[in-house]
Order: sequence, then structure tokens, then C-alpha cells
Amino acid sequence: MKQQKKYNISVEATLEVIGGKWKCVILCHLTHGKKRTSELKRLMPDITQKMLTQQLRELEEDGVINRIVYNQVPPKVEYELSEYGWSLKGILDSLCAWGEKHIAKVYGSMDVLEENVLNEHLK
Amino acid sequence: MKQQKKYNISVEATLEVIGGKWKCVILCHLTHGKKRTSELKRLMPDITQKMLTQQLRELEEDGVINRIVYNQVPPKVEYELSEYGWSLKGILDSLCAWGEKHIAKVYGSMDVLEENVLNEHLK
DNA sequence: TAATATAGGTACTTATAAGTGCCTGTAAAG
DNA sequence: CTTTACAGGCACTTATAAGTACCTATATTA
Repeated sequence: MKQQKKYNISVEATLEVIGGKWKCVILCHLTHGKKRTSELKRLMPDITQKMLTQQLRELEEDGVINRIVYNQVPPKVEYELSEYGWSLKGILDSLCAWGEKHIAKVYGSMDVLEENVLNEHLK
Repeated sequence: MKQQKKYNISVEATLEVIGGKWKCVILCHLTHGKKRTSELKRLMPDITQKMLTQQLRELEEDGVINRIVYNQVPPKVEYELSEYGWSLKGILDSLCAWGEKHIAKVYGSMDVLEENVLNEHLK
């Protein structure tokens, strides 16, 4: 049991787990399946190696992702949503969907979305 | 139309609007109805006046809340979700609900949630 | 008559989040 | 035989988010 702490509203607890610049992005990618570190890095060209590792550690510590280490050389590590992490699926999907609509509203088109595997369904 | 910008995944656009330490909290409170600045301040004891105003301005600029000014002295200003803001209702509710479950999981009880109007349904 | 509530603004400072650069070790490919 | 991919660690620096302190103006209340 963690040290006592007070929240004024429950959403603060959620933000402690998935808040920040990168965590939702990482989790969204993981809703599409297990990913290796290098795959995640390619999917998020702007994240630094350090931030990626750091965020993955924190997500793991909060129990929303699993880290799978294969004992081989060169090293292979995969990340996946844990069972607990899958309980965020609805939220993550909604966040992505809202973002798409917001982009359409603000920019009038989807041109600001980089073309990649995840955005295939928009074409 | 805003200046062109690239997103790698649509959730990034969502986070530009509701990301950060306070915006989701403010919006959650507003899903329970129109609120005056001072009411919001009381609901969020840890936010500073400056941050509250700043976040409200940004939310207004992004079109998710409306600012209603009554021309009277002492001044009266109310904030409410805009029609566009209401499209976030599902997400905000889910974030709160997940937070409640997370608190129960991590702390084993709801004791870390301050008792206030919003958390009445938990007793 | 002095304090309080109201909704802020502004300059400055601090805390935290994020980024940079350089390092490990090995196997396979060029 | 040098380079690349792989998954990181660590010290240091910078950017951004957030906080502090002090200011405006007025009507009502104690």
C-alpha cells in the first residue's frame, strides 16, 4: 500500500498514471499490439531514448504495461498492455477519436497527421 | 486556420487541449454544471489564482468552455462547457471512473479522496 | 472605517519535465 | 575491420510548467 495522499477528485489519480507528454501516446500504440522498444521509437520519432525508457519504467511500475525480456544477444525486449492496462482501452480509443475530430475542426483536413500505419483508416 | 503542425498520432492533438495538470480537473468539475471562478477555486484548493485563470483562458481559446461575464460590481464571471466541450463528457467521465477504481486498487479504500460534493456517490 | 469578496493582471522565481551527449556490450552485416 | 542494431545507464543542461508576491477596482459587510 502506497503512502497516504489526498486527491480532491478521482481524475487526479488517473493523471498520475497516464499524464504527461508521452504516456498516452505510448499506451495508444500498445493498444495495437505488443511492441519492441525500437518499434516504439520509430512510431514516436520525437521521443528521446531516455524519455521512452523512463516513461516505460513508470508505466510498468504502475502496472499498466508488461515488460518482456528475451534472453538473447542482441537484446530483445517487448512491451504490452497488462490486463490492468487494457482497462484503459476505452479511454485511449476515445482520446484518439476526439483528436481526429479536433484536427478536422481546427485544420479542416487530416493533412497535419503524419502518414503511418496507425492512421491508415483515415484515408 | 492555425499554423501547420505535424502530429504523429491523433491523441497528441487531444493532449494539446486537455493535457497538463489542471485542465481535465477543471473540465470534470464543469461537467457538473456552470461554475463561478471562486467556486472552482474552492473545488480545487491547490490551484493558484494565476493557474486557474491561465488554464481557463486556454480552454476558452480552444473552444471547449464558454466564459460568461455579468456586468456588475463586484464582478461575476461564470464558466461552462461549450457545446464542443460537451463532446469530451464521455472521456472525462471515464477518466474519473478509472481514477476511482485505481485508487481502490492502490490504496484499498477511498480514504485518500477528499470528501466533497463530487465524491458523494462513493459513500 | 477598515476588512472582505470579487476576478483578475504582471513580474519574478522555482520546480519539474524533458532533452543532449556520451557510455556499455555483443552479434551480424557490409 | 568498421559499422549498425539492440536496449539501455548516467551526468548534465535546458525548456516549460507552475507557483509567489504584490497590484487594480468597487460594493457590501462588520
